[in-house]
Amino acid sequence: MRYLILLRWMMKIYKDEARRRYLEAYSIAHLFSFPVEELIEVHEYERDEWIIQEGTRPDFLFYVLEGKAKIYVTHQNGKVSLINFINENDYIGEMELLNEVYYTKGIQSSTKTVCFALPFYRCRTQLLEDVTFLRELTKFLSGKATQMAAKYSQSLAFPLENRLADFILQTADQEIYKEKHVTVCDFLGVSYRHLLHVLAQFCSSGFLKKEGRHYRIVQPEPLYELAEVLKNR
Amino acid sequence: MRYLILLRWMMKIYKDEARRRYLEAYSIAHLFSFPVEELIEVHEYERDEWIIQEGTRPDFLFYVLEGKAKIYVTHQNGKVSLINFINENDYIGEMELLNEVYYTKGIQSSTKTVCFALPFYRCRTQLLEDVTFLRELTKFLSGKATQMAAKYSQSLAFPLENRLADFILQTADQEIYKEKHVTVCDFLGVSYRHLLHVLAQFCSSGFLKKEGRHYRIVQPEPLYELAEVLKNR
DNA sequence: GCAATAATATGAGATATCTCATACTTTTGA
DNA sequence: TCAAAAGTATGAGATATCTCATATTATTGC
Repeated sequence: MRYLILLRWMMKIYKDEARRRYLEAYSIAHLFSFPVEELIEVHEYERDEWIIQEGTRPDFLFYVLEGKAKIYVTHQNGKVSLINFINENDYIGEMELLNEVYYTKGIQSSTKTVCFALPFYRCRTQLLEDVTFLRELTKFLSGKATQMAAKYSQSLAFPLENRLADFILQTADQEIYKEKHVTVCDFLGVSYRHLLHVLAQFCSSGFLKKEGRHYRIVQPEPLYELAEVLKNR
Repeated sequence: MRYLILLRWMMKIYKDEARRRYLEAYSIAHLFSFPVEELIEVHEYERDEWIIQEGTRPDFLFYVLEGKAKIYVTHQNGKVSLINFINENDYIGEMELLNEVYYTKGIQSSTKTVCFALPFYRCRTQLLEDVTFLRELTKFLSGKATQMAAKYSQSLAFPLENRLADFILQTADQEIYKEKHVTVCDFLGVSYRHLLHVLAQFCSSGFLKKEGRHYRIVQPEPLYELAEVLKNR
């Protein structure tokens, strides 16, 4: 069981040239049919900083330019679930834009993260009337809903062995798998103990080889087979 | 493990007066900013009929007027997951409208079901440019994504005991719980054997009383407590 | 109305996963 | 630089859940 610790406020807002540089480098004009540039703030969050605190409504719609983040929810029994990862070109805060009543999940950056931030109070109405924006957001949300439905049904239908094989193949850098165990536990929803147990199994089956704190993928084929059964068709 | 059986084609399309009657009774003009009435077909599906067959792209966007349905997906290991229930005022086929590539889930009516059906080939482009429609759909999808995320994280964080208590309270008719066990297994993602085991526990704890094929809720309070821990804050 | 099918029911043994205790190592903050 | 915190590691026992076998009862199609 893990507890989420709140860090102090370190977010930076880029001004002037720094801001201008980002607006030029990442034009998102094509995502809107009205001029948003003047409303945009550019925010930078450090690694492990909370972009949104769980249970606290954000004041901005974010669009991630650089970096990665994680969506967390804390359950009443103290268990923490890592619901999903957020990557470049993802939205943050869209749920709160759309829904008056919504339990806000915590969002924590896992690398330095730079986002465009659109203040709700200045453009909520306009956003909700903007075809281009809504069409983009609709696609984004349909992807999320599909992804969550897949994760849900897979988590119930398959043991960790299969889901972990898939996760290893998806996150490995070349032949090296080196995700933090504690993060993976929260994401796959299993105990630390059990995760290590299945990793040890993979090693003794010769699929992986432990090298210090990393794992080398020695035999990808059996891992692919284990992961393959998750896919539909 | 259950297998989905395909039934023969029994769908009815309402014409003339029958059609007109539905168009009048259920105006959905407010969901679109262009005139859709002339494009609308009114479809009726019998109980247990497949509205969409798994793996087969539909030709319509549906909007459910009367009835209920279930979304199923079949995994490679033969397990079947009941991903969600569909109710009145829900959309069907919106994933296929938005995404060129998408694995279509099976949708089966669980009661007689009447829907409006908008043929993709006649209005896809218009729909994707319609603010009113997109805003509605965005809210619908954000709700779905949130709901699936909640189900996912709950399924990993809590044993059946808690999730079943919640399900019983949500589906009970007055004090009587009478869902089909086989459906509930698919929905909560547990084996038939285990479901009966936990139900028997509830009975021996005096929360439920078995009456023939139904269960009477004798003590709602402890069930509420079990269900309560699923909720955030 | 009957045969086939689906749903309910229960036992027994297997296994996937969790909890707790404890120890060691690495990273981090002041 | 050093103490605290976070991450890694492993054992042992508990429990949540699954599989399989088998029997009974209800529903359905023809």
